[in-house]
Amino acid sequence: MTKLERAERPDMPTEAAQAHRFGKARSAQSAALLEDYVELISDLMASVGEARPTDVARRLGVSHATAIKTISRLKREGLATSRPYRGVFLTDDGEALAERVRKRHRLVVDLLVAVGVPGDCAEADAEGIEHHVSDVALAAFRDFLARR
Amino acid sequence: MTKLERAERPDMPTEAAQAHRFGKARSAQSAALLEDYVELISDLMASVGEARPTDVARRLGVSHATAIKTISRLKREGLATSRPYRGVFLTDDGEALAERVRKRHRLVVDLLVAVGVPGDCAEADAEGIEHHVSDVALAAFRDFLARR
DNA sequence: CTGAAATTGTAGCCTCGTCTACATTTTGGT
DNA sequence: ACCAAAATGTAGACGAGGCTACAATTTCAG
Repeated sequence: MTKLERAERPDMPTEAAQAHRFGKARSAQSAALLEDYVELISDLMASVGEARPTDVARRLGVSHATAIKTISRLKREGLATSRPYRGVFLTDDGEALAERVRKRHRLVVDLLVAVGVPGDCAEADAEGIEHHVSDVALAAFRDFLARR
Repeated sequence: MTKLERAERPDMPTEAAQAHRFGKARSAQSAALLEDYVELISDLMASVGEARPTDVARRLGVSHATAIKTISRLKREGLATSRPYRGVFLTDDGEALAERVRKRHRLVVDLLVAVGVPGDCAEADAEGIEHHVSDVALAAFRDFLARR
């Protein structure tokens, strides 16, 4: 059973293809956290004029220590800046990412609603789904929504 | 700015609601890995008659050491069994989970295709998306597909 | 039946994301 | 102006998930 496996079930993807997919899903996941932070910070800036670590933490449902640590990572990756005891600010890169993420989120929610998912459920599911929707799929979503 | 924040932007969810959503997305993520393993093991059993750690590792694109460690977790959680140098087997619980996951995967792919996402892209994106689709959304997908 | 190759298992290390506990700084009410 | 409360920051722990390197077992070709 060394080389003939696939013959028995041609509907199973090749090893390489499957490994690649799982790999992509894994890296999407690692980007997901940063995307969530950036989007939230951007929203807070727009709605209350500032983004404080404590607010971010509360919104995300984590301890403030966790939020501060992740914000450090944001800074390390050039998405945000902050000085001790002052709020957090997004860099241009961070703001651009936030905008992309926000648009994608909207689109995902709209699509879910369009296929019949109740609004609040769509909103909740989108939170997890959005990080795994490729640009190609997003374009398809856009077309689909336009066609209705 | 202690209590009036929401007044300025009523379209932002409440702190509690948002925290809850993020929390759900986080736990979905922690379940995702086990789901992937269980589904893959089940597929391998069906297609080649056995699931060996090395095959699992190659399919997932991780080292065999990583696969073995995660398989231990599967055992710890009552989803699989294995004895040294023998393959991995799913418990009834594991098999049931695999079945649910497989069905959900199909449904997600079908829906993506139905809204116009190209087949291979749908397959790839589904790998990440499926873990975040709630039962309510799944039911909506089913209805939507039936209505065509 | 025997030894090399493949598979399986173990050990140790790293990073990330989370927490609690404690220290420091700012803010605000009196 | 001061002190308590709130916010912020730091330290240390833990589990998950990943890796490489090495050890042990099984398989198989000759």
